[in-house]
Order: sequence, then C-alpha cells, then structure tokens
Amino acid sequence: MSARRAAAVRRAEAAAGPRPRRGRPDETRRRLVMAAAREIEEHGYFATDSNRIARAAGYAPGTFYKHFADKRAAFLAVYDDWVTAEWAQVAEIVARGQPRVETAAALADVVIAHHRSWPRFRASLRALVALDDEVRRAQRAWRRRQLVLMRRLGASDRDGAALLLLIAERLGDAIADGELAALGLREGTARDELIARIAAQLA
Amino acid sequence: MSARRAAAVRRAEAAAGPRPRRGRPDETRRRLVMAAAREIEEHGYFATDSNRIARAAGYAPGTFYKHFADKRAAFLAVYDDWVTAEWAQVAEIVARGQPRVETAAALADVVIAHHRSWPRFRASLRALVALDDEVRRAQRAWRRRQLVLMRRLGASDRDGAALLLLIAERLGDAIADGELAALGLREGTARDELIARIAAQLA
Amino acid sequence: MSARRAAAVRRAEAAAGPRPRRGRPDETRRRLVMAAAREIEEHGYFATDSNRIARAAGYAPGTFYKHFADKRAAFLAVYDDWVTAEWAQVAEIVARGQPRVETAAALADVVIAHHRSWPRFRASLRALVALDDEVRRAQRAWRRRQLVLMRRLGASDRDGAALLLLIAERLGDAIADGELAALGLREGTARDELIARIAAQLA
Amino acid sequence: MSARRAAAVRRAEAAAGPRPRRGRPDETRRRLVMAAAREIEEHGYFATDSNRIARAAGYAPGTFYKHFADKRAAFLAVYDDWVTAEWAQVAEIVARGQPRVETAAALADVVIAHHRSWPRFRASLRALVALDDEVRRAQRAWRRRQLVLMRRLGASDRDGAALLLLIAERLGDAIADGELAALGLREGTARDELIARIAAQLA
DNA sequence: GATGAATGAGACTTCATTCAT
DNA sequence: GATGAATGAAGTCTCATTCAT
Repeated sequence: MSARRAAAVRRAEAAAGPRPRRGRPDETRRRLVMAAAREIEEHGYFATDSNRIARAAGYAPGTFYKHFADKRAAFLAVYDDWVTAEWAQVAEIVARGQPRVETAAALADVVIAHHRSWPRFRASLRALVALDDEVRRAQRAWRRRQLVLMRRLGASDRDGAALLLLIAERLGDAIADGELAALGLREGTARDELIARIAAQLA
Repeated sequence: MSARRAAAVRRAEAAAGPRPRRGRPDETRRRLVMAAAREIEEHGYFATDSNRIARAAGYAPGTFYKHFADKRAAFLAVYDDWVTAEWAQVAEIVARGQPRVETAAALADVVIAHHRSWPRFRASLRALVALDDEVRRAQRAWRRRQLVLMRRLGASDRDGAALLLLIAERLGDAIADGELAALGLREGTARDELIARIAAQLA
Repeated sequence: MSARRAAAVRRAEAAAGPRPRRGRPDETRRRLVMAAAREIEEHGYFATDSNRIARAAGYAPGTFYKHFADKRAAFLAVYDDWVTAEWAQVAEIVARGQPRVETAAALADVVIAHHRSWPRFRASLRALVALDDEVRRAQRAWRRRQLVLMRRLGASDRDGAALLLLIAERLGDAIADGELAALGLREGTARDELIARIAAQLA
Repeated sequence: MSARRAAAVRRAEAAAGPRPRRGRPDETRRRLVMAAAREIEEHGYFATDSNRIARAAGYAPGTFYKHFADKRAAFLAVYDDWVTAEWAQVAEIVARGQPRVETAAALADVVIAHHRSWPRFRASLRALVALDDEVRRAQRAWRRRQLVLMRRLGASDRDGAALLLLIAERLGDAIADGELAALGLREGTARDELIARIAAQLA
C-alpha cells in the first residue's frame, strides 16, 4: 500500500519516456501470442517467462495477465495458432483436387515442414502434455477436432484416421527432433510410410 | 508444523526399516534408485524432489548427493533399470523358442504391460527428453543399444528394426496414457499392429 | 478468454442499465458509492478492486478515479453513508418520544440490525482502521461527531456516552461476526447489556 | 533449471563469507518467531515480508519456509507466543494469592501493559481476523482455551467470564491504540471498569 | 558413510493508478 | 465527462544443492 504509493511517487518524478502505443486489445493479444511463440521456439517454454514474453511483445508484465490467465494459457493460445495454421495448409492442399498420391505427398511434406519449423515448441508441447493435465486435455480436444476435419476432408475409416493422426504427429516430431537420424534411419523411409498412410485415407 | 510432524513420522518409519546406518554403498544406491522409481511413478519427476526421494529410501538429503551428481542422474539410473528389466523379459521370451506369432504376441504384451505399469515414469521420461539434452542423449544411446540387441535376437533388417523400436515405444506410451481410448481407438487394433511388426522382424 | 467474455457481458449488462453516458456528476458518484458498498459487502475491501467497482456501477476504471482520489476515498464515502444511515434511524426513533426503555430497546435493535446487515463492510472497516492512518483518523472524527449527536439527543454524561459509543460498536460487530456465538454466549445477554446502557444515557 | 545451475556456478565463484551458524531447528524457529514479532510490531504484518523476517533473524528466505508453511503461519506462531506470555503472567499473579481487589488490579494492569507493548501486532491481528478465515479460527480457538483457563483460575460463571474476555481484549486494544484518549476518556475509567469485572469473576 | 539445516536466485502474479483518446 | 488499455513495482514461495558436523 505505502509501497504502491511510493512507487507512484517515483513514477511521477521520473515522468519519462513516451507511453507505448495502445491499440485494440485483439492487436495486443495477437502480438503477445506471436511473441510467446517466438520465445518458446527460441528458448523453450520453461526457459522463458511471462515477463520476457510481454517485453518481447513491447508491453509491461501486467499486460500479459490482462490477456492470459497464466503462462499456460498463453502457451495454449500458441498451440491453437499452430494447429490452425497447419490445418489451413492441409485444407488448401486438399482443395487443389490433385491426384491422390500427389496430394498425399504434399500433405506429408506440409506436416513434416510444419513440425520442423517449430521443434522447440513441439518439444515444449510434449513436455507439457506429460506434465500438465490442462494441456493434455487441450491436446486431446484438438485431436478430436482434427479427426472431424479428416472425416470432412474424406477420410474413409475412423480407426485408420485416428491412427494416421497419431502417426503423423509422432513422425513429424521424430523427424523434427532428429530421432530418425540418430537411429540411422533415412527420413525418406518415414516420409514414404506417411504418404502411404495418407493416401490410404484419401481413397 | 504439520509438515514438520509428517517429516518426523517419515523419519520414524524409515528408522524402523532394515536400514543399516553404514551399509555397503551399493545397497544404499540400490535403495535410492528404487525409492526414486517409486516416487517418480507416484508423483512424477518434477513433483518429487531429491529430499523426498532420500527420505523415502530412509536417508538424509545429503546422502542422495553422495550417490548421484544431481537429480537427473538418479532419473537416468531409474531409466537404466527400466530398460534393463524390459529387455530381460524380452530375452527370456525369445529364449523360449516358441512359434513366431506366439512369440510376437508375448513380446507385444510384455512391452505394453511394462509401459502400462509405469505411466508416470514414462511421461516424465518424455518430458525430460524434450527438456534436457543429457536425457535426450541417454535415450538415444539406449535406443542404439536396443537396436544391437534386436539384431542379436534375430531382427532381419536394420531399418525395420529401428522403425519397430520407435513404434513399440510410441504405442506402449499411447496405450499406457490412454491416448488411444481418448480417440476412440480400441487397444486391440494397436496391439495387432504391434504383433504384426514384431512378427515381421522375427522372420 | 473467459475473463474477456465475462467483461463483455458485464459491459453489455451495464449498457442495458439506465446509465446516461454524460450524467450529472453527482449521479455518477452516487452510483459508484453504492456499487462500492455492494462490492465491499460481498467480497471485502481487499478482495474487490477499483476496476470492479467501476464496472459494477456501469463505468470504466478511469471514471472511478475522476470521482475518488483513490480506492480508500471510495471506502470512506461508503463509511460516511453507513454512519449517516444509522444515525438517521437513531434520530427517527428518538423523535418518536416513546418511554425510555422502549426507546432504548428500539435503538439497540437498530444498531444490531445495521451491523448485522453489513458484516463484511464492518470487517473491512476494522481491518482498515488497523492498517491505515487515514481511515483511523476518519473513524475518530466520526466518533467525535457521534458523541455530539448523542449529547443533542439527550445523553447525560460525556464519559458514559463515549463508553456507550465504543461498546455499542463493539457489541454490534461481535454479534454480526458471530463472536458471541463462538464463545457460547447468547445474543440476548449482550442485547440486554446494550439496552441497559442506552437507557442509562437516556435518563 | 539452467538458471539454478548458473546460480550454483556464481555461488562457487564467490566462495565468500562464513556460513551462518547452524543450530537446532528449534533454535532457528524461535529466532524466526522473535524476528517476526519484532518486524510485525515495527512495521505491521502487511508492511513486512517473509524475506525481511528471515534476514532479520539472520537466515536466507528459504529457511523461513522450512519452518512455516506461509507468512500467515509465522504470524500465528507469534500470536501463540503472545497469548502464552500473557497468560503466564496472569497465572503467576493469581498464584500469589493476594486479596481479590489487589489481584484484580494487578491482572488489569498486566493485560493493559501487554496490549500497550504490542499495539502494531494487535492492530495486525485485528486486521487479519477481519481478513483471513484461518486467523479468525485461530483467535476463536484461543478464546475458548482462555475461557477454560479462566474457569480453572476460579471464574464463577461462564457467561460472565466470556464477556470479561471480550471486554478485556477490547479495552486493552482501545487503550493501546489511543481510542479512549481520542474520545476524551481518561484511561482510569476504563481500567476501573476492567478491575471491577475481573474482581467479580474472582469471587 | 551419513546427516540435515541452510541456501538464494528468480519465476509468477496482482492491482491501484494513469493518460491518450 | 467518460473511456479502457496499459503500467510496473514488489511480495510469495520453491527446491536442487551444499557443507559443517
């Protein structure tokens, strides 16, 4: 209380730099999510903190908590964006209406590329899924939604689609993380397997 | 206060146990690793702490650091035990010399059961692999050793064995964690896939 | 996210209310004080915040600070209203000119009821008096004014009136807070004591 | 994690001052409670913090939390000491076996002096009782125990004892806080009232 | 070999208040 | 007169690790 007052006094005395731009809350939130994505990808979830994310987005610590209940909520927002971006690309490729195998190959490459671009974010996601019930719940919810999308895009059988989903995720992560290389497996092998499974679902 | 009391109780319980004050170092270490395994499986790696593990084994915090350079080292010791136990069972089943499909089914069941008994340990492992370079290195080293074991036990082609290794691990975790159930997949499907892949390698 | 939604809802609700965008300042202030009273009674002074009070009154945070120098000033305004309302009732009862004991009983009941209706506000007041010099000063000023009122209403001796003032306040709070019940004291005992002391002053 | 390691490195580099004395935990706890009492009396509960209390006792912040679950727990320990000290004096005076009025006067003076020595602690207690359910519960528990003590020391009727308890507390605080003086009441008046009530219970 | 009291850096989060619009 | 996005200082608490005994 008196500390707060003292702070206010000091602030008044400083009367310094220009207040940062204020904009529409959606803009601010978008900037925060983008900054969080960058920070997480650069340092990993546990090696950044909410203050750093806020500063990286050009805001003070408190602003972060105006937009997210906690650090995890910001992570989940990044996760939402990540999945949404991936599926936008997927939908776009399917919409092209190319021959099945070409489509399957394009889809596999999109998935692999998307994982490869965000290895540390993906690693953070795996860690959080293992550590945090809320994040695990969010992942499962996303997977269920993805399954629905797959049906809409023409996936033939439910079980096959579900299996494909898990495998695509796992292979994407394994490639992005260099797990295959570490076992002496060529990436092409995994890619071929993935293409075959996707093609089977496009039937 | 109640925390202090709880500590006193734990101490008393520990003191009651058959712990020699000056036991052979190997005994002490073994007890610590076992306690670490129990604690990690019960609470998860990040939700226990080295003091708790030491107390659970009947020792003081300092003793923990006499036997492990750090908390991670204790985890890696548990990991070693975990893999070793699994492969002891694998070797034993292969040694029975049963028909290929029976052997494959027995192996699949062992793998699944072993993962299912240690879901929180496995989740901790996944988190640490994503978070900690040292643990990632240890996992890769184990996988390479496992590959060698698979060749010795008769795995036909290197690439197939490597893929099987990753898939078995992944499916084991997915089943243990309820990921399949969450997607509406029956566990039998995954088990069948696993058996087929193992059988192919036993050829 | 849900916080933002809730905010939107609150804004919508507020907008629905009969709040003129450019009302007379007195109206605005009155609404703010009433909202503050409600918020403090519902959550306690330290568990609300000035933003919430403003929103509850149908205004934005900045408006709060147009009408009050700080959060405490709003509390003091609520305190003023509280005492004023109590003494309006007191004056009204005395004006009835009933027999001394009946008047004393009616006064005691008014005091008790008034405390019992605002237990969290009273608790907040006690906390602030203990914590904040300004609020303590305000309380003392009110007590001195109350003493003057008591003399006007016929209190016979200054010391007795002052003591009655403190005791009435204390008993009212103790009853409202369930302190008597917690000690196994019947409320009637306290009420009788209060009536006797009031009657003595009415002599 | 890496931050912790970095800290360890820095600490090793500094390799500085002599480690503070370590002693029996009871000693440490006693020092912490004493430091907490001093800090609370000097600055008030809300204007100190656990780190300051630890430092004032000669320890690092973490040590505080080895002995208390949180800041409130330390406050409650101070409260325990405070009541215990008061009642030790009370028991001692009663044990002298002096004439009733002399005993009553001595008791009143002890209570008043004890409150007057710890005005800021008492103010913090009142604030916390109003703010914190746990502290309110603790206060009620103490009052019930005090009632038992009063019966043992010869209090004649339960209701009278309970009322005396509340009044003694309230008058002690009012005197310590200068509330009487602020109303123009001489302290002697309150003291006499207190003595009379105590004497009545000693009958 | 074992003990266990003590360390201490720093992440997370809150909320009264401001000021550009 | 009213808005509301933004501020930012600072307190609480954790836990892997150490080292004097």
